[in-house]
Amino acid sequence: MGRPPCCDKSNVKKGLWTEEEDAKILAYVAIHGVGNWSLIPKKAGLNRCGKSCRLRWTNYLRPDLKHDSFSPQEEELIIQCHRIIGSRWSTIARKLPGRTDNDVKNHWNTKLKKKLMKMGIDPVTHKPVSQVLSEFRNISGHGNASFKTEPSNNSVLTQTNSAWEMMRNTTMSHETYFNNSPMIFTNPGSSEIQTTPFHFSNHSNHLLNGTTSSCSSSSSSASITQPNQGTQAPVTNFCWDDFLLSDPVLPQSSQKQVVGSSATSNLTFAQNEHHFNRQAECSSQKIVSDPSRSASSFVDEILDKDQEMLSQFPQLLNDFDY
DNA sequence: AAGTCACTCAACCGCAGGACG
DNA sequence: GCGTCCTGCGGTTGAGTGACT
Repeated sequence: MGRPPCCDKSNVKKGLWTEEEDAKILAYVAIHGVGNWSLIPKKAGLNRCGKSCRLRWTNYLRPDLKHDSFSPQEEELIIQCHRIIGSRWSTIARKLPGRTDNDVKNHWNTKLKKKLMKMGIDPVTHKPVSQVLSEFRNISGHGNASFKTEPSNNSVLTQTNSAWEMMRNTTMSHETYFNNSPMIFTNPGSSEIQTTPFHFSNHSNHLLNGTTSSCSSSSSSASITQPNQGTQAPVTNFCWDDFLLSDPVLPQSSQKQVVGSSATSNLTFAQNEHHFNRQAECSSQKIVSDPSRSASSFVDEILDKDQEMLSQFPQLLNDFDY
């Protein structure tokens, strides 16, 4: 006994929508409003599945939708949100006026994921790929240098999925946390979107390590519940800096710099991308040009590169010109 | 010019959950 | 409590298109 199909699929049209079909939906909704999509195709004179009509409306025809490309601010916000709640696209889309879950999902899959990977950041965990590999080795008991993995980003992602999912399932309700967070602000009468600052910090590190952010030096008041403290997480005045403060990935000196510099806290995704690209270029040149390197393994190369980046991070932060 | 490849994005699919009788 | 219907969601697919050879 399965669920009966929502409509007779053999008799409904599929594929791209025509202008006439769009016009029919628009005309119907303008008069009757939305509701009971299973009846709308018949009433609007469309040979389409109700589900398809709803999708067309919500993803394309809705008058409040934006059809232009994503702004850097929107991209930053998507990355921030994804780091906290993962692929809950509808929740993320609600933070972006005029964007649908489908838009956000597509943009993530086609652009943002690649950008992060290009910068050496695992788009699943939002950690440096080298750290993900290192943690995986610890988790899987392959703590020695003889551990080998395929030199592919996909393999890294696959290997870290289980840890990531476990982490998400055993910690606070990210969505509750997320939905209480004032992350996006739109100026009245302006289409300009403001977002909270973006950092390459790792919220997930708190969760993986089971440590709580100790933000006594910070004026913000976000509270993160430890996994062993239950799942209640009343959160107010969310601030991304709180994640950065105790980020074990960053050198402490870098973190202090960030705390002490409001300018640094305005680091944007685009700026980060630029610097990560520069770092990657410099690192790769060094690796290639250094004949003393034995290139023992792909993993070692990445770990070395990451160490290089970390050691240079304070300088990196100072490089930003605001 | 033609063929191939990579990318984008609209649309589809199946599942889950809520509402309701 | 159970079954049905509807809606929402996330993953996936494939047509269209541009870049490249």
